[in-house]
Amino acid sequence: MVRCLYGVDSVGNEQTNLATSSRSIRSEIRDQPAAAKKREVRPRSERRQQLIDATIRCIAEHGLSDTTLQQVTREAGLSQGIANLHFQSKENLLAETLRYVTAEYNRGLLEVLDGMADQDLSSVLEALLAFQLSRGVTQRQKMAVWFAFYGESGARPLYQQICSSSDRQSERKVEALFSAVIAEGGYRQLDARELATGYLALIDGLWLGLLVTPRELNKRRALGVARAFLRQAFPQHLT
Amino acid sequence: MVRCLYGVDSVGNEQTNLATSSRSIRSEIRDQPAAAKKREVRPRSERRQQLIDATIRCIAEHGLSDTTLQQVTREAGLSQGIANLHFQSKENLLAETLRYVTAEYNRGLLEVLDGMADQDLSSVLEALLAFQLSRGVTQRQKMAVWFAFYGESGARPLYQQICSSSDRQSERKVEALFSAVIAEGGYRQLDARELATGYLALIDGLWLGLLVTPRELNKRRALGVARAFLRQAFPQHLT
DNA sequence: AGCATGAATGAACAAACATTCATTCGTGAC
DNA sequence: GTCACGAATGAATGTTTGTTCATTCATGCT
Repeated sequence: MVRCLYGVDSVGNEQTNLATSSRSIRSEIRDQPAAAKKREVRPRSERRQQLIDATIRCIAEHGLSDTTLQQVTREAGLSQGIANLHFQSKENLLAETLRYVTAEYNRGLLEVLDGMADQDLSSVLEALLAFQLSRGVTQRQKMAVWFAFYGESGARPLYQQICSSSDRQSERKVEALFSAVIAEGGYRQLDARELATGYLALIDGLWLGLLVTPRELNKRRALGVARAFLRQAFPQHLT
Repeated sequence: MVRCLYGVDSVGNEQTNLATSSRSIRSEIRDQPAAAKKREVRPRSERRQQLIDATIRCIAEHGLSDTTLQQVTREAGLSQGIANLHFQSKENLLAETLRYVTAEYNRGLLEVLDGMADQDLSSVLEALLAFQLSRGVTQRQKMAVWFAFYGESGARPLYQQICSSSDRQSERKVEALFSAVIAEGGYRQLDARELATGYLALIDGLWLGLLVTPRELNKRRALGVARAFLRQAFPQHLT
């Protein structure tokens, strides 16, 4: 999958404008005529995004512990030193990648929850389910990155901090939604906070299952499980 | 638990029988007199376990990607080359560590579910909850290792395979239990398989929460959330 | 057109790494 | 007590890694 999104540089899998001596040999091997890579100047933000995207693909393919700057820069079709130029250190590039992935997710969640403030609550609940198990969120690439960092967060305070604040944010949003649903449905003996914690933990667990045991759990079944959870809690709001 | 059990070697945190020159300096720094390390011959299985335990501690402390053989062997109080002697490669040591952790968990789960075959189902459900959120299972060290490997499993077929078979095993056990509970309670419209998937995903998610956001989620609350899930499903069996 | 700026490059470097293996020495058999 | 076996050691090795920086050159301004 990694390669679906490749830009034009897909040919330039390896650096081509190097090693005066090997240049000729390499161009002979390739069927396409060498395609000497042009040096392009692009704005800082674009380069940073390009590197973050490459980092995501590398982590998904090789795992976090086997991701090297050489792989990342090659994947981005750029030169060795550029990661340090734009991110100072590998450590920082990884942290920014994690920040990007969590921010992207939270932005999506926010759009669903805030963008539907005027709709009826049943629809919002359905939209929440649909989003959290949507193609965009559950694609292997994203989940692999997500859990790679989660796994390391036990030892890295910075990762833990980034993940924590992301989690807190989404938990508050979902809790607010559940509170509204409880009020509307008159559900007794239901604690919005506890329910939100449980629901989000369930979603996390389902994502993990999709990543680790894709044979056992597919998206359709995961959606069924998550919906069953909400139906048990809010029977009037889900059919 | 692993390191509640620290052996005598806790003092020998660093190699002491090395570097002829630094020996004297080091013994001056230490309050205890150098404690020159004796070469000990121990059975293969014991050494392997010793190294696996050290690996667990290293992963928990430094993360999977920053765990080196030097750290592991030092933590074990042994010499450089011994990890390769007993495990051939680092890769293999890590895989065996993952195997050990999953096997230990599954053994515990089995003890709870099979060992209480004669008890009433309510007690078994309570025991299941108690086990999965027990001190032994939810200690940071274990969870850190668990999720470190989970995170990498997207890129490493071997890890994925080990985790998968562990998951499948526990899921079958829990599903069988839930089937019995459904039959006994006459709960209609409840699918044991779907419920088991949901319950185990919830537990996974709660573990992740305990690891990543310990400030937000503690064991007591996690237990409350998990019990609420089961109570919703099996109201007659949990009070 | 010519120039100044700084983004981009990639060869070079030192540190860190897993792995090897000649050597040491504890242990059980006789 | 002697010997032979092999577990344990740790210095050495070759590779891989992140990082640096002198150099190149695309770009916008005058």
